Amino acid sequence: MSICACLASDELALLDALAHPVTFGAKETLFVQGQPAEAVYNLTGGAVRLYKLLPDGRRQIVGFALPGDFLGLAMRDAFGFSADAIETVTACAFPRSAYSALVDAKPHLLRRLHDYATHELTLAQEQMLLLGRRNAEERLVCFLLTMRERWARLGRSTTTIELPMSRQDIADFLGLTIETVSRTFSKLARNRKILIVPDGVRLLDLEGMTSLAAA
Amino acid sequence: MSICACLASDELALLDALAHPVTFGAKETLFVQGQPAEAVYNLTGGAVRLYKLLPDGRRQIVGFALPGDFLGLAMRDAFGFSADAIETVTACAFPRSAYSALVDAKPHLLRRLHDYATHELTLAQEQMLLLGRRNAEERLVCFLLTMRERWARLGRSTTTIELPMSRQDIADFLGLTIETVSRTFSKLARNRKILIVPDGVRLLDLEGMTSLAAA
DNA sequence: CGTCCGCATTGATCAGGATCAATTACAGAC
DNA sequence: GTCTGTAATTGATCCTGATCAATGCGGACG
Repeated sequence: MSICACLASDELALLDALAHPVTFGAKETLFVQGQPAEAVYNLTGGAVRLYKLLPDGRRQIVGFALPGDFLGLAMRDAFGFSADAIETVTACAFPRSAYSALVDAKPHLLRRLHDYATHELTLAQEQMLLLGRRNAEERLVCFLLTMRERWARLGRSTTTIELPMSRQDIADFLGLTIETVSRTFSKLARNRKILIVPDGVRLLDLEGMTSLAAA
Repeated sequence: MSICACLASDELALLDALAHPVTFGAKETLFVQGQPAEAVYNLTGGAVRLYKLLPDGRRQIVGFALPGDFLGLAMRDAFGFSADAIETVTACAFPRSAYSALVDAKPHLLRRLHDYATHELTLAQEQMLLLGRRNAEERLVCFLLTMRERWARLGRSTTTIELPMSRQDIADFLGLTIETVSRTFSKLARNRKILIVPDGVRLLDLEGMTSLAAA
């Protein structure tokens, strides 16, 4: 789903001219909800959490961005959510105005972007199903299988799943508490579905996990 | 946010040539999840529920479509969710192929569509926050205020909110059970926040509702 | 090497919403 | 008018996941 994959080389050069590489350290903020969006980003390395906050501090993570992901769709003038780096992050930043002009000038880039947006929308609807109707175990299993899928696309291992985010992040993504997430991890490990390893899990029973997720 | 509002009259004529009006009776199916999408729809009358099902029958409604809404974004080849008419529905149907060709030919229509898609994505993320982190009362109040907003855009009353969908539909949208929805309605009515009327509610304390939703 | 600190795990108890069950309201059929 | 079926409300009880609390673990640093 990389945005740039559809461009001819001359257009890529154009894009290159607009882009400037940026780096963020762990826990650094890329942007905050409501802030006018001066730039959009294409992530090249590291992981980012995207989240919304309630006034009383409750947090819902609406997604994790991995290398290749595009940040800045869901905003017209201001960002609809906050984003910060989970680990050291590298990205290409595009000034909003130049980006906007380029999109207007290159319909097939826009088409690509639109396909990306509808893909994101489909994921969001899948997440609504998860948050509204699945129990804790199903949520965690779905999450692990989704991460597996995403890492696989990036050419990473399909058996050992990297989890750069904290338990709290996972909880805030799945609409649970950190304790429930931890207990559910332990339960999956006890049932020989997964093996918990530093910064990730190893999937021991993909079969069983898949049927848990489907149910 | 109507898709067609950006078109010049000659383009509208083109669109008209593609469109054919369709009607669905209450509970009739517009399309089902996974079915290849032969047509996209622009709703002109009535309300539609959009939902995903789990194999065991659990249902999550991912949105309600009202007049002016566009159906068929979140699919490349197949629909990502099912849709059926809540009440008698009228719509313009566009064959998928013709629609696709027109979009390719008219970049500013595509631009419009993309803006619509990002708007939908923003709503979906707001709904994730609701499903993941809000309690039953907050969910219902948010829902009522959102419906108020949407009806207002369509020029309807801002004090008496029409609710064409059933309690079960509301429950499946808010990730609750019908009993909890019913109890929460009763509680809001008891506290003089709303008055329950046939096919809707009257908002008695917009102030109070707004602060409940913000919390 | 020990202390500290943030994160994760585990246990005990609680509560919000689910589930089970009964009743009510109401629209349509006749 | 009564009958019937569906949707909604209300009550009683249960259970999943939240909350409160304690402990464990590992890396950074003096």
